[in-house]
Amino acid sequence: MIKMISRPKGTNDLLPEDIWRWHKLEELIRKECALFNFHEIRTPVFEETKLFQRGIGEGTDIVEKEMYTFLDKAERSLTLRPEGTASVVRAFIENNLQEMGLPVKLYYLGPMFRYEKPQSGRYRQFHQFGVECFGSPEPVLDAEVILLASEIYKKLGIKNVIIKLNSIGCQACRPQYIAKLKDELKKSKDSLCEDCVRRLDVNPLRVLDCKEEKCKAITKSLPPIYDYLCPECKEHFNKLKQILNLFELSYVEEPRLVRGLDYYTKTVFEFTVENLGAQNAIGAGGRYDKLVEEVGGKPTYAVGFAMGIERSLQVGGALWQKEPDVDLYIISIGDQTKEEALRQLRLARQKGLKTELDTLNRSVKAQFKQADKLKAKFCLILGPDELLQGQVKLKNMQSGEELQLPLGDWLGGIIL
RNA sequence: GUGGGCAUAGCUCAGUUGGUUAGAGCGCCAGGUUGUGGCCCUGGAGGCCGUGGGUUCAAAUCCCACUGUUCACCCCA
Repeated sequence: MIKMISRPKGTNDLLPEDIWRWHKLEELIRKECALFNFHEIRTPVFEETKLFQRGIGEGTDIVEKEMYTFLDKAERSLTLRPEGTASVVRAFIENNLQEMGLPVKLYYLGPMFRYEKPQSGRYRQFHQFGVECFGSPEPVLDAEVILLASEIYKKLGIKNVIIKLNSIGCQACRPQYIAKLKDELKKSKDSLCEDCVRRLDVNPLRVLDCKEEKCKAITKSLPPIYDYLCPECKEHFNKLKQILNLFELSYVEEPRLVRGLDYYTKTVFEFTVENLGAQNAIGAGGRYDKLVEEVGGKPTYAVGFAMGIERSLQVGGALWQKEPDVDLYIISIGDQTKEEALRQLRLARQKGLKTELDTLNRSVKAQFKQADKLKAKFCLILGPDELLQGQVKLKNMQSGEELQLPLGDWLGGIIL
């Protein structure tokens, strides 16, 4: 016996018993995107490593320790995409998509890869749905992204989604806040947790959302970033809130919400649920007005969002009902009915009925059992005696009712 | 990367102070009904007890390592 090879750590096989949930979710996403006039884009699952280094930021955890990077045969450094935005931005620039006419509204759906230690709701290959809008500085576009996401969560049946909202300013105002933050935090450096001391240098904003009580106590007294926003950022944030109110979306302002990726400017937001353990964010996004430039394009306003498929399915998919596998199961009794069974099988499928029959030469009883297991709504029964008279039986599996009908005219008995 | 839990049939899990042939429920297959599902009854298949070492007369059981998995931290969707 050859040694069994199992799937790589942190990956999953999506089996038939679950995949229908994915199909349902994907269908729902595509419909909603069409309603909002977003267009699908598919980019490669791997890119030049530089793209992510530049796009996501050298200092981020993703780039520093979570990328699947490899050399191809020509010694090019390539990386399996750890997120979608950088690739879409690259494609936007490379294909001159601004020629579609601004704003350009795109969405993507597919696997992402991060070398992390797996845990609940976190895998090395996971899936994201995301949208990216290019070309408008207006908060109405931020609002549209948030609205699209909320609509999808609602239609997935996910209850109690909390929208957390913040603005982290722009290049004009954020540095001043960070400077202030550093100053204040340094004063009480000794009381901060180990991680926060490190954050002080790497990304001071993150100290704000530390879960340690002692750090919370310190940051509690610090001024919120809102006080430091420039007039433009302030106005943007206030307008966005007005529009969300108009859409009747309830959100929670989170002055401490910051995001891990370097590219965000102004708006940041996060969708969370409670019953998901530590990985409670099912989606997140924000505005990134500088990223297109940083990746090598013309200055272009942009705002986007990404949703974790696995996590969303974990919360939303549990209550969904599966569609039955087949409408009709054809049961044949005795060898002399097998040929006719095949003819009827073909006919039924041509008429659009999901149809199955026994291919293991099993007993009549076993055939019925199989029909039952597949939740067939009807069974077409071909018995030698009836067949001689040109008749078949049609059994309604739910009521148990059985009709005898002419061989050429049983389809009329099917009511789905 | 750091720390804890777990690993026995396809699935969920029992397995006594270490003691002969390792069990149950569910699922799967067949029969009870020479042509009728769900309920019930009977039978059957299916295990190198995660892998490798060690302790012992004897290991699923004790010890170590590795791998996998799971939960949390870091971080993130």
